[in-house]
Amino acid sequence: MSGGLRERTRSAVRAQLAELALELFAEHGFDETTVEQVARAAGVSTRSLFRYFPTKEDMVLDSVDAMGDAVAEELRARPADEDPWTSLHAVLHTWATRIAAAGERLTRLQLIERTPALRARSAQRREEARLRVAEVLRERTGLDAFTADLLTAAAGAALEAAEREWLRSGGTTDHAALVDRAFAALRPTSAAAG
Amino acid sequence: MSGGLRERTRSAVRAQLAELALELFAEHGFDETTVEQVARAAGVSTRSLFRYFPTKEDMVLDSVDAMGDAVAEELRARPADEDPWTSLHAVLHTWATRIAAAGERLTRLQLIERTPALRARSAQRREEARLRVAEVLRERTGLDAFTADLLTAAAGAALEAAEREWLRSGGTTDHAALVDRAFAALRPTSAAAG
DNA sequence: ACGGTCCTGTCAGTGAGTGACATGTTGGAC
DNA sequence: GTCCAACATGTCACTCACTGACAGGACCGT
Repeated sequence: MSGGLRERTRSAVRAQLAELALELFAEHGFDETTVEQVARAAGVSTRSLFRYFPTKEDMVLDSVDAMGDAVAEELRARPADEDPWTSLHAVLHTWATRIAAAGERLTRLQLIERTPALRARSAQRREEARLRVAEVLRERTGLDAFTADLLTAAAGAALEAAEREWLRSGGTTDHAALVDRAFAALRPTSAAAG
Repeated sequence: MSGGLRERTRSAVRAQLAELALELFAEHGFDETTVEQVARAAGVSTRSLFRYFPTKEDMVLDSVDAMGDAVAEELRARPADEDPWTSLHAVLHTWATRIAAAGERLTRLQLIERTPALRARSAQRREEARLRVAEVLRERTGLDAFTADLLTAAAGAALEAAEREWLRSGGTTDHAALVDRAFAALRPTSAAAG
């Protein structure tokens, strides 16, 4: 898939480091675990750890912003004449379905939820992702900046509300169904086209 | 209004420190200005500065989360039979009107916008405020947790989209009118009551 | 005038993150 | 298989945000 061997090794190592870090953080708490402890446990220097992750938070949040690009790509592939809200709903619905399958996600989301620093960084990443999505939406539909911004922000709110409800249930409810409910409730009126 | 002399002095000093910090940050950039530089400029030790503000970011964001409690209070005062979206709209509309008057707000918002660390912290504060508002909404209307959460998140998205558009215009447009447009576009359908 | 409280500065320390340099390791062209 | 340039890693020294402990001084209320 992606080019050289070195690059593949690198991302494999990165994934292992992230997994180890997540375990330690989940067990002892994010703030209570120092980067040095993670480094020792992984058998590398802290300096090396910081060559894989720009910040301590990113050891947990790597996967979160992969979403951004994926969503933007899939949005680009939606039929050109579909209304924006339906497009956003469709893309986030399939995304919710897909990630509900990944088991470790619950641990990660719970850790993020109870750690202010992680919540802050996570929100920041999502905001950046949202801007990229808004840009795609604008290209695809010719909406003005305000409306594209508003719709993506509302879609983000719907997704996050669904996610929080899912967390409240301990991961037992149907994530995608919650996304559907949220999107149905917020569907913009025709005023949005103005 | 608030009790002792000491307390009043303290908050006056705090306000002055915040103002000075904002000036320095606006001129030289947030990340490029060290806490020690702010302290020197103010003629205090860094230790004292940190006794007034828990973090460097809070020197800028103090005012932001005063909003949370204000909004919660005003929401509590809305007529009991009003529909939730209208209540949220009304409260945030008046709030937008009020703050548009405060001049320094533009500088502050621009600084926040171009500084990732401030955006992150700001989002975190708003999220905490939103949770308090959602709780009030739930008490007042008997909505389930999911719906209250969704509505406040959507209201937050509307407010923020309006704010960003206002910033894009350099503060020249009517902030409250933008809030109106955003709230009108997102007004939930009756499905939200389910 | 005075006693206790509050404010402040100083000092020492932790922990995240960065730049520079030197030493290995190795993928891949030949 | 050889060899080199690119890459990964470790070490060292540093900056900066932030914190706890302690001590001296200012000042409100009596």
